[in-house]
Amino acid sequence: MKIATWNINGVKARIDNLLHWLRESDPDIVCLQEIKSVDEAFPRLEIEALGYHVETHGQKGFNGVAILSKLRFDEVNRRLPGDDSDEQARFIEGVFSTSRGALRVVSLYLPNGNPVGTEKFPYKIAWMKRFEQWAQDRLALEEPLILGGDYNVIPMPSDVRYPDNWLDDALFQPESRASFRRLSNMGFIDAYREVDDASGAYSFWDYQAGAWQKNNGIRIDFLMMSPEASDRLRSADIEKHVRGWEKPSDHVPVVAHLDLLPVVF
DNA sequence: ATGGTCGAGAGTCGA
Repeated sequence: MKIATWNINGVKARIDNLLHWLRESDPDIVCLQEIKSVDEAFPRLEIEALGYHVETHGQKGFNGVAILSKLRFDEVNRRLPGDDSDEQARFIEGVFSTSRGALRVVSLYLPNGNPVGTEKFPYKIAWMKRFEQWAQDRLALEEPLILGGDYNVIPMPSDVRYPDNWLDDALFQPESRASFRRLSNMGFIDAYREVDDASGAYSFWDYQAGAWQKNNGIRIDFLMMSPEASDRLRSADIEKHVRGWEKPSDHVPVVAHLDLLPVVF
């Protein structure tokens, strides 16, 4: 089974790109972030025509997440628990049936948090704390669980080309990094780092100032796997070539192969 | 030093 996460930066602007990538890469399950669309406007018909089920959690203008899956959804949950006043669409969970039982997959879009010193940064840190609590609870189920998303965190200096440029950025603050580290320490494995030392591997290059051409990148998109999922991890890749396509997203897909077979009804 | 590029969607806001 192949699973992917990709911040597509606007599903309507990226639909041709997305369809081309789905045909080329042929993932079974895809976590999308920054769909920037309400659910009713999501271009589901074209995606369904390629054999995917589609579940979305969108909002007007920005944010928004989705899961595409060749497997039928047994269950879908929207919104990260822990704050009913949080209206931002950043979290969707799907449950699927596989040869090894249930597989849970989350598509998450963690708050950016910039600029530090505004209310945006404490919102990011509070969201991360909620996410840690939720992840800890889910871990107790001892099921294969994959948390795919744009974490908006640079975990280590080896995940950024020019660390000194990010010292004042929310993505590289000690508090952001510490929360990500706690997620790792509770048992979630970064699939890409598990199969590659990941040093100098990036998943995002800014549109501005020729960042792509200069390989001025950061690695902030992750497939984090519970022990029961990482036990089945066969390979992981960053599909970097997609950044060189016409009209690209500023992020590229991160993918992994698991020794799990879908149960098709 | 400043702004540099995008997407969404109708004026800026978010990244």
